[in-house]
Amino acid sequence: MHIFSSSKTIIMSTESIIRKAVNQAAQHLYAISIDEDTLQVQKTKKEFEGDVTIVMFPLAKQLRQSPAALAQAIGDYLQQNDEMISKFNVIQGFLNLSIAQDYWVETLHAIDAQPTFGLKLATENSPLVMIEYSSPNTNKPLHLGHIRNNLLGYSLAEIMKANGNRVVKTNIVNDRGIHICKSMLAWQKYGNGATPESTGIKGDHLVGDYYVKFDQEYKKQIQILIEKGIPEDQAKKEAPLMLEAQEMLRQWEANDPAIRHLWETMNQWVYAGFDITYKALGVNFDKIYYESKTYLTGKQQVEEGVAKGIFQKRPDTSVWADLTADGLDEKLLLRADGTSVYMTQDIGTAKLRYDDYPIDKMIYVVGNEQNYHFQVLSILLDKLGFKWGKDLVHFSYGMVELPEGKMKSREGTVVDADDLMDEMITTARQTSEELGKLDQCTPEEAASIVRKIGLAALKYFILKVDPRKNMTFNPKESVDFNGNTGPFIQYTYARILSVLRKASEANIQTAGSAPLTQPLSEKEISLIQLVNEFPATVAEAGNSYSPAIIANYAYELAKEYNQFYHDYSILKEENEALRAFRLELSRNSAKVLQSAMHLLGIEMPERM
RNA sequence: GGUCUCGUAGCUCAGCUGGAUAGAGCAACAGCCUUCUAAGCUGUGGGUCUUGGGUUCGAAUCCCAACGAGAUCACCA
Repeated sequence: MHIFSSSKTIIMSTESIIRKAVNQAAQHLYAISIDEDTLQVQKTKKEFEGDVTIVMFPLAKQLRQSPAALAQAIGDYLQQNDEMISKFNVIQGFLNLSIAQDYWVETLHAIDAQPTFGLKLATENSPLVMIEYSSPNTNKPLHLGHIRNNLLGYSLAEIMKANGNRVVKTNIVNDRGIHICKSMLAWQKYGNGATPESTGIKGDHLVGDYYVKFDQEYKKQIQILIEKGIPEDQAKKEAPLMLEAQEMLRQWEANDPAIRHLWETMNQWVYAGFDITYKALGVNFDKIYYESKTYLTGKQQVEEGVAKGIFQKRPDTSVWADLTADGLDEKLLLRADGTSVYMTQDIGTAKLRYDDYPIDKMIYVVGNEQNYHFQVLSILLDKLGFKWGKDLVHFSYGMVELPEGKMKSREGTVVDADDLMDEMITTARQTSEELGKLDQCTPEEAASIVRKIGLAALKYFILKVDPRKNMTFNPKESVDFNGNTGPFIQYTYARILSVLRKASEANIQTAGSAPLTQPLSEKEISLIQLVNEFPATVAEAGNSYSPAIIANYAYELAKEYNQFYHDYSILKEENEALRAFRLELSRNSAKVLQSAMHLLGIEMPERM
């Protein structure tokens, strides 16, 4: 139909087209124009006939007419004057409009013509968004909490890209401090020269083992001191291991060659381990910063702040920021001995990043236990003159809890990232074998499929919940491949590809076929509608920083497709035009499913 | 105690810029494979949306209060 065939109209969302039409009707009938807020356009609920619903109550108020009468009048007008509206019905104050089938078919053609449908590509002039995520400590391996962080950060980066931003993914590695010295000291004392090579243990796990060892031995020493009658607080400070660790930190700061060498060696082990974990998870970074290289810059920034009168130096030479005017407390920035704190380092990192990139927006993916920290950081960066400081985004996500409660590394209730991924993949393999899905595959194909499925189950499980909320992860029950899960969506995709493969093998044409002569089913129309909602969904996910919106959309789409697939045959349809239409619909459903899952960092297998 | 989150089915979660009879999945039960992949589809049961007020034509959604859960208020990172 010509009225929607111009590319401009097609790109316009259905909602805005309807808005325009209703506004025109109102102008014609009542000589008024309706503002955005008054005109409520929404998807018609499943149990009513129609595609789009206009809520008449607000309008009725403004025009002092009954909602039903208004709806009837506007409905009549649209049906007569707008080719797009084929039917309407009025129920109470709701005007339900049915949109002509041709509009949906044209919409599908337009979608089909866009390989990157729903994704806004960035240009050289697009805003530059930097996303910091992961941010590990180099004294222990990554765990379930890090997995949520990494998945959210990576997905968020993809979503920002899809909304037309240039994105730099960055990682700030916390590679210095007393906690690192603890691992180093324990390794020195109890390690007997063990290396990842000599033990066959992954580097980050090896170092983590010595961090645990430190804690065990330290506790023993405290116990001994307490038995000697020393109060617990004092015992914690005076235990020989703690004193040695502190001495080691001093030597590190004084650039002691032997300590520095040990530090570098052990950090390299950890990085090699992290690399494996990151690769397995499918996340990566464009630029990595190390706190050992940023904290000195932070000190400089703070000193400059003192010189400018932004910060205050106290008689004991410690430096403070007075935030009482902002409704917060005073915040320490440098200790009296001149050493830096967490905040100092973040300021230094910010400075280095600003030097490296012309950042327009900075997003920190960090857990919600640090809300206060980022509130303060935002104010401090603003005071120091960083233009994005005031508007920095703290993407604050909730904790991952186990059914027994919080994870505690000291109590051994931490779910290790590597172990968890392995388990998911193993389970995926078992399930696939039980279902006989791998019978036709080479071992390499099987390994690839099983890896994609296992990771999808994990990633989707974590990403489908609202990032802000705390979530519960049950290691046993969360490994599910049915229902609202990643593998369900993958399966739908693999199914579609299978149909498309068969179509192509049979040389079935999907292009240039005759126009449809019969009415489409509700299922087919609603599937087009859902596919058509993808761009709006991507935009919404970008605005609200929420991968969960994408995940839930993908699930809805997969479910809708499966219903269609179940009710209608595609390849066996004898009407050529209808068959071509269904293939086109299938192809675009697959395309959008793939794009959506890509935004979540989930790979799709071509068969499973 | 101050500040900030959160409270929806037995469990895990959607819905929240106010709209029609509050939705999924899991678990339970009952159906559907000689037909394009049954990791699928269909159906049944399951709810005082924590409680009490307020705003309104209309509240799970907005406001206030109470109760409950969590986070934070470090010269730890």
